[in-house]
Amino acid sequence: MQRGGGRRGMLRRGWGGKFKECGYRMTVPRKAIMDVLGDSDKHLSAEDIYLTVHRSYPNVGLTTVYRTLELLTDMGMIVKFDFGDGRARYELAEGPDKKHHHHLICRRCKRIIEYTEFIDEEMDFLNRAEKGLSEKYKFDIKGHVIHFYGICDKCRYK
Amino acid sequence: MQRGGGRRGMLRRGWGGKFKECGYRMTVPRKAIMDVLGDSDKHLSAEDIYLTVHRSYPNVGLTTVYRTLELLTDMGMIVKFDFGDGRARYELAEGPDKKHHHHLICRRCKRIIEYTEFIDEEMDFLNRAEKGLSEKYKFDIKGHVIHFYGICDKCRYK
DNA sequence: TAGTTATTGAAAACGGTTTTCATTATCAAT
DNA sequence: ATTGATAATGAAAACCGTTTTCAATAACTA
Ligand SMILES: [Mn+2]
Ligand SMILES: [Mn+2]
Ligand SMILES: [Zn+2]
Ligand SMILES: [Zn+2]
Repeated sequence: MQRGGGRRGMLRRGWGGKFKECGYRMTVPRKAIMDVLGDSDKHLSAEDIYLTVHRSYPNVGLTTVYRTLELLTDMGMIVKFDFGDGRARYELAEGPDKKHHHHLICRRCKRIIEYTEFIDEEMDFLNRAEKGLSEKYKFDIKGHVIHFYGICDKCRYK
Repeated sequence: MQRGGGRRGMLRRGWGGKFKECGYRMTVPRKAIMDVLGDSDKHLSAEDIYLTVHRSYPNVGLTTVYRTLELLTDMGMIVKFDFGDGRARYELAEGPDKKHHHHLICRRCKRIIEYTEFIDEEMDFLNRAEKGLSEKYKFDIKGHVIHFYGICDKCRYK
C-alpha cells in the first residue's frame, strides 16, 4: 500500500476524462488496467499487469493489456522503459502523483532504485545541455532518460 | 570512410591480443566481425554486421555474430544499446578510438545523433551525482546512459 | 602431426509482442 | 430503454529478434 487512496481516485477520474476527450471509449478492461498502474509504485511489465487484472477480471486478455499500454503511452499518461531484462516496463508519467526521477539499475539482480536527489543540479545541467544541443543540432528535445548501471548493496556482499 | 586506417589496424591487433589473453581462440569469423565494428562509426545491429560480413565471408552465420557480440560486450570492448527500435545496437566502447558521448534520438525517424559537447559540465554533474548516489544507496556505479529524445531537424519541417 | 576441445552453422526453439478476425460492448441518436 | 454504427475485445496464430541444440569443423597445444 502506498500513498492515500483519495489521490488515486482523482487520478483515475482524470484519466477517464482524458480518454473520452480523445474519442476513446471507457471500458471495463481499460479501467482495470489503469487502476493497476495507478495503484502501483513499481515498474510493471505487461504480464505483471495482466496477472493482477486477471484476479478481478479473469476474462481480460493479455492482448488488451498490450493495446491499452500502447494507448496510454502514446497519450503520454504512462512511460515505457527498457531496463535490459527483455521486457518493456511501465510507470506513471511525471505529474501530480509521480515526481521526476531517474534510475539505478543493478546489473546483477536487475533491481531498480528510483532517486529524486540531485534533481536540482541535474535540471541545471540538463537545461543548459538541452539549450545548447537544440541550437547546435536543431533538435527539438522532448524528454530524456538517465540510467546509472552498477551493483546494488545486496549483490555486492554476495 | 572515417578516421585513418592506421589506428584501426592498431585497434584490431589490440583486440586480438586481449582475446587470446582471455583464453579465446582467434578465428576468421571473429576477426571479420571485429573488423566491421572497428571500421564503422554507426550504431550497428547484429543483422547489419551479419550482412556486411556476409559479403566477404558468405558462410559466416548470424548465430556466430550474436555469440561474438555477446563476448565482446562481456569483455567491455563494445557497448550494447537499446534505442527503442526493437533490436540491439552496438558500437565501440569508450577508448582511444571512441570518445565519451551521448545520444539524441529522433522519435519519428529513429535517427541517432552523437554529441560530445557539454561533456565537461556533464562530467561535473555526473561525478557529484555518482558520489552522492553511491553513498546514499550503497550502489557501486559502473556506468551511465543519457539519451535525449525528440524530433530532429529533418523531421521537424516534414 | 595428432589430439583435445573451443567454435561453428543450420535448424529448431524461445519469448515478448503484434496481427488477425469473428464476436461483443460502448455510446450517441433515437 | 432501444437501436445501430463501430470501437474494442479475446483467442489463436503470426511475427521477429534472439537463444539453444547438436553434429561437424577448425584452432591451438603437445
Ligand atoms: Mn521509475
Ligand atoms: Mn554512440
Ligand atoms: Zn543487485
Ligand atoms: Zn527524425
